[in-house]
Amino acid sequence: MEIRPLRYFVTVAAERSFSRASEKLNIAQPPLSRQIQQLEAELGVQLLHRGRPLTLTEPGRYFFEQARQVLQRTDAMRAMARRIGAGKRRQFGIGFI
Amino acid sequence: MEIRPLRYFVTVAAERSFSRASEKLNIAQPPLSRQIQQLEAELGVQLLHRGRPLTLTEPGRYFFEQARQVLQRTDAMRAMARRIGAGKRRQFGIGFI
DNA sequence: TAAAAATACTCCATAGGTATTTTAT
DNA sequence: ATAAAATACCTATGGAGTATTTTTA
Repeated sequence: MEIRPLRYFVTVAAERSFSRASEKLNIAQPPLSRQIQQLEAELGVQLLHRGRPLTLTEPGRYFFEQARQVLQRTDAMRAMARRIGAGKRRQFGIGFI
Repeated sequence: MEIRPLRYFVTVAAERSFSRASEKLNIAQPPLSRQIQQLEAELGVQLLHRGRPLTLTEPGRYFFEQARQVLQRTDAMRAMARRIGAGKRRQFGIGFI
């Protein structure tokens, strides 16, 4: 399980649409569909009900929340590592947990 | 930034050796070295001092702790999603945060 | 029937392997 | 001098694109 598919899933879930999500993510719709399918296959769990409107399954709702938090955390840790690396480590904790 | 390079870095940091880490990760040493180099390049930060013994830089120490937590979280969310998907959602919270 | 998602391919980027060189103790 | 990491080069897996076909409301 990688971060890219998590970002893809979160975008699809938030947009409630593969095509709109693919535009936001700057990729085509078919590869996006496949990435979500692969994620579901890897988890052995269906994350989305493919009806209209597109809705989240129960594991999908859980996974959505968790994935969002993981994305926030990885963004924050990247920023923080850069900050420390740049020697600007005095403003420790400001804006972070 | 993907999860695989995080797992690689955490293993190198824990083993304090690229070669030992490569064995644990079941990949060859050169690709492992390159993945870490790429991660450092992406972050714009050096994570390891290449001397002997291999040690962590200051951003490396921070990144190590954060990466471990992200790996734990992603492992937990995968397991939990499967559990919910399998309908075993009654033991909610047991063994998790 | 008209949109949105899923297939069926093709292509390319990059993760990984092997052989070798460089570095650091 | 020697063990470990880095570099050079090659291969192959899988992520992404286009064209098209299925869905489903």
